[in-house]
Amino acid sequence: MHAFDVLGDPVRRRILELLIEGEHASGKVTHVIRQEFAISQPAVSQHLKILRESGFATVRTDGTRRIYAVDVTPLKEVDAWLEMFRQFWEPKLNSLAVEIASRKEEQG
Amino acid sequence: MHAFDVLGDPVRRRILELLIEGEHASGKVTHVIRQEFAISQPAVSQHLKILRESGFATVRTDGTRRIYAVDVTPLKEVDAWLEMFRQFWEPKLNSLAVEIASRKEEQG
DNA sequence: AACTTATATAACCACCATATTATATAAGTG
DNA sequence: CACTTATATAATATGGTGGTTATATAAGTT
Repeated sequence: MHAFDVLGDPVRRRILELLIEGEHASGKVTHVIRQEFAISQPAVSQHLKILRESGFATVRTDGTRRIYAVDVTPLKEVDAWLEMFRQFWEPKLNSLAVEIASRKEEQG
Repeated sequence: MHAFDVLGDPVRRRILELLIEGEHASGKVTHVIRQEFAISQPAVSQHLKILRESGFATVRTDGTRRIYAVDVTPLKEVDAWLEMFRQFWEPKLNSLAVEIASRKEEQG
């Protein structure tokens, strides 16, 4: 499933928003989503599965809990696609500013 | 239709890519898309309609032609949503670099 | 006016994404 | 071990997206 298709679903976008706050157990995510979207537990679980399988989220087990965390790798892809269009609204930094920025980066 | 749903379709993404090169008549777009995706003229026309109605493209009439151009407004929305996550991979410019960049901007 | 070209719309259909209910699994608890 | 809790999977139903063919519209051309 293409990254954009994954992001096409509002439930999945919301889950990702929850996960940027930090990792959360499936149950926690399910609780919030069920309140906001009124869907069943399996529905949320299926969305989590899609996020896992498409690389947007990682899981680790903690006892009976499954702890989810965001993985931004596919979001970077999306960002890269947008890059093509960004020229239309983003003022570009000039070379001096870029130079300074990169030196500061090197310094840590 | 939400911006992310619009971008969920590969044909529509490709159309947008064509339109960043500059405006194109419907026929031109249709020709390219039909080659790459093997779908009918009405199918392409329907995608163009979705792009119009969701604000991704604008049209003007030139005789019998409909000339399409990209409108990045909804893409900015998408970009804004991504902003939340960008912190995870993008090194931030420090304040000095930002200051210099903005002064250069003012200068033109 | 008849015909062609460019494009959109209408009507319809098929498939797939996402929901549901029911159930499985796996880890804690008394 | 029986029971509960946390979560995932299976099986199935359904609505909507995106395709098709047929047709309308509107502008050029002869």
